[in-house]
Amino acid sequence: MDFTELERGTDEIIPAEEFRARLEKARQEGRRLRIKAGFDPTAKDLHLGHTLLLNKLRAFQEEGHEAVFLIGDFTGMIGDPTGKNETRKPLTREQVEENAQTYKEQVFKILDPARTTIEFNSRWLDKLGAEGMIRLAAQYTVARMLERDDFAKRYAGNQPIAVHEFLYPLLQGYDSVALKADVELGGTDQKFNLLMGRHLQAQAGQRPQCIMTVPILEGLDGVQKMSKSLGNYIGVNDAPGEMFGKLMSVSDALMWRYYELLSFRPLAEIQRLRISVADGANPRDVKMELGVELVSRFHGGEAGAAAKAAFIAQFSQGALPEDIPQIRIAVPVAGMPIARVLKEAGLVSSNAEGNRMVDQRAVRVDQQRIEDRGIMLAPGQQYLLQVGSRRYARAELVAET
RNA sequence: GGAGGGAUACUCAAGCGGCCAACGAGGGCAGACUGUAAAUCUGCUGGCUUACGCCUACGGUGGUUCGAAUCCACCUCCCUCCA
Repeated sequence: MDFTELERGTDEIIPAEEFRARLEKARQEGRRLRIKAGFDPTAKDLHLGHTLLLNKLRAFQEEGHEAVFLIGDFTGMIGDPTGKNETRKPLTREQVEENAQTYKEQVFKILDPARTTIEFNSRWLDKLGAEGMIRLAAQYTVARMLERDDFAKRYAGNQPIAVHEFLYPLLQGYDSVALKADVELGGTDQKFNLLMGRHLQAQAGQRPQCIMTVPILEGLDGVQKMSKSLGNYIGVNDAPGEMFGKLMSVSDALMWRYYELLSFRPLAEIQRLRISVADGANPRDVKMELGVELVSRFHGGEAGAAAKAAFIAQFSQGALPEDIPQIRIAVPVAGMPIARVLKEAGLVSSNAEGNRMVDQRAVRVDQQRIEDRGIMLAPGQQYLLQVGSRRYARAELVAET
């Protein structure tokens, strides 16, 4: 049996031999394995970082297995404070439902609905109760809990660790027991929790799941993990032009990382691209290829090529973008200062910022650079507004009544 | 429960009675150069005002003072040591 597709791009498989043996056996017996992956119901919009895991789940589905898409609604409603400094707001039942709905819409861009089971961990955790919780907590020690990397760091660095944070790994592990999972997928940062599942399953007399970790995808900055809150993400719902543009803005080094982890191209082909760049090909063109592939994946066949054409037209040839937002602004008959117009148009967040942009020679009206913040725009006309090279709007100024 | 230390803008971090909308670094934004790359250089980085100026901001609430991020009291939260 060939494992290359299933194992491609993974960080670790524990234990590797057992993983293979288990898959082999399932195939011989014609049995589906349950492949579990958990998701936090707080994040509404999926980004490319999430797709690493989803692609992997999809690969298991292709092999005939069952993907269990687990939504951690119970933990979400309590509010997991893990993640250093910010305490998350607890979610209501309604919000969780709503987020789950959004998840479904996006997730099936990748997963096969026919082989996906959606679960909520409140189904069993609600019933656990205080007694069950205590019994669960008895199955692990504080010392071992402190082995977890982020706990260890925070403990050593005098950062607070709330007691309930110790419960999260236990609850996640218990999910595996409740689901009788055969394999659990997660990011490398989840390793501790995934191993907890093995431990608790063994305690419960189950065969421990195999675990597979995928790398954490770096965001656009190339340093921190991709996340919506850091603003360094590419969302699966990003518009084609936006998605393409974001990909073009990543550094050359990061481009190769994205090729490795996000592209479906054979590794040999990626290697050939590397060689061509080393031989003098412009990395920009290679980056465009990646943009075409990913935009097409999420927006359909022609979208990638179209995004590329639009990008070249706008940024290489200086054409105006096609989808400039059109707005109407009511202004006094005497006119409105430029900064205020930019603010009303949503191109800057305050008048002060608008003035700063003018001072920095970043503002253009009808393609003419504005140098003077005292400029007034009169009503009765349409203006093409531009801030920097990316923010555009067409504003129709109408006289206030 | 006791003793001590701490909370400053997106982050880290100075300031320790007026010169503080608050040094510096990182990040971010913009300009030059480019390939919306990297590196580099420059500027900006609370809001309202054409402007003079005004308002809000240094964990919270009160107070002292002509004047407080800076002093005092109480409160909240965090850390360390002891129990």
